[in-house]
Amino acid sequence: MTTTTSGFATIQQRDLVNQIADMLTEALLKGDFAPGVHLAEAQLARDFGVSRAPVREAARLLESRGMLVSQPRRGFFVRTFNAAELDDVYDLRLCLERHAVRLLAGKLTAEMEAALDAQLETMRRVANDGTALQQIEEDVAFHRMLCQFSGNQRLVRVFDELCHEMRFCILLIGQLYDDPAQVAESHQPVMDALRTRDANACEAALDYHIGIAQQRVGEMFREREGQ
Amino acid sequence: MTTTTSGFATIQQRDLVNQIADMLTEALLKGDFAPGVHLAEAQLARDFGVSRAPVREAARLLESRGMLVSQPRRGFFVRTFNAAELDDVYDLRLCLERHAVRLLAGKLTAEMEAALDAQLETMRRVANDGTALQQIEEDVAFHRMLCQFSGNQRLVRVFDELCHEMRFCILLIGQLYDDPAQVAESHQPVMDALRTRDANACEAALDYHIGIAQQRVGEMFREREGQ
DNA sequence: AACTTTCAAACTGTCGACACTCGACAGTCG
DNA sequence: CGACTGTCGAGTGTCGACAGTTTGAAAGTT
Repeated sequence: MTTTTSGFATIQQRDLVNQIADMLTEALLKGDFAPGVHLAEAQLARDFGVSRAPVREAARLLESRGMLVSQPRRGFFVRTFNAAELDDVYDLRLCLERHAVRLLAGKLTAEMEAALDAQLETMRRVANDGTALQQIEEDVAFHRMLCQFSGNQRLVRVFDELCHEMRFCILLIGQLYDDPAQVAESHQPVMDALRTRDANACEAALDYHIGIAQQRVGEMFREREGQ
Repeated sequence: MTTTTSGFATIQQRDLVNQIADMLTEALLKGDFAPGVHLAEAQLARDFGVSRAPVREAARLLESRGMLVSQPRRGFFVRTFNAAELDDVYDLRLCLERHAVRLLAGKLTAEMEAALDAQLETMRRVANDGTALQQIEEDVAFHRMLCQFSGNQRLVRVFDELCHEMRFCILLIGQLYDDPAQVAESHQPVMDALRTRDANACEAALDYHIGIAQQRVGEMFREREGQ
């Protein structure tokens, strides 16, 4: 790595791979690469000013996150989604979060409640003065908390993997939240259900909440696919 | 293995990475490496007679499967399990398979039924004249079919990831099936429930089946941990 | 004897190079 | 005119090497 004379950049002597992975992720989410397009290692290496080794590792990382796919001897390609795959992702997400809220309903503490309330507040705030990306991130953060508080760390890991795909897919579509405030508010019923500690009520509220989201994203995707 | 129109098996220039990954996996499952032990890239490369690059990639692959963990600048280590993590894995597995059988209950075809029955038969056969490893593989194959037939491909992928960990963990413990025939038979109630097409009955049968397995593996693990 | 310092071996992260493979394109033969 | 073959460029798979870091033990100090 060419050390820039401005002492700032040297902090990240740490890990080129993660930096590259982050940059690639950002580029993918920004839509710089069309779905299905081939990513040449040497070209990316030149662009980033590094050798192919770290680029290759970063690409494998994104592959494991489902944002790239690879073919032997042909290299990496930007992941393409079809409507069926998107449905699968949402279906699985529902499966996970249902399980999470059922577990959580039986063990919700005051601290967890406060943290979730605070997150809702944050969502309301960025609904007004945040970017679309921020809104999505805070939305995801709320759902991630549900998983986290369920106590099953393995479940959180799968949720994170799924989120990478959802984010990718959502931003691929373009605008999602035409009324961010309404989206933020739609989480309140889930929170209310949690407070009752009734697992069935929680699951029902979540079903409704995620069902709506899936329907909207699905519609937009199918529209886009039809073109 | 795929076949071409001419009937020949496609010679896939099996790249080194997969071969190494397979060998490493086998070694790990055989218990050649103690949990927590450090795997030096150069040493493995010498053992396999290759350079470090493919070893590194294979190790990253196993890391994504949860069999190794890596620390920056320190390399790869054999994954260690504790009882809590094992519980998480089984809990998540239950979550996935419940969802799968619920979906499957509504769409079970004659072909699927036949395939599942055949798999049960295979399990009974290897219960008599198979190795412990075969018994585990056929057991896993039955549960994998449930996921496959649910129609959610993404769910299958997560199930596969979990299986790598379960297999690893189970073989880490040592003997699991002291009565293989009984284990094979314990799948029958799930199959019977499926035939009724009643989602609740399916879920209940599965809960019972997996609950028993989790309890047994958990007990053995805790015993071993206590040492 | 316990504790710190020094130092060398081992190891990882990264690099540039080379061989082999794949796909495209043009040329050849029926 | 169409199908097959040979060639060429682009790109991946793999390798050996170097630099900086970590580790563990020897050496030195109180």
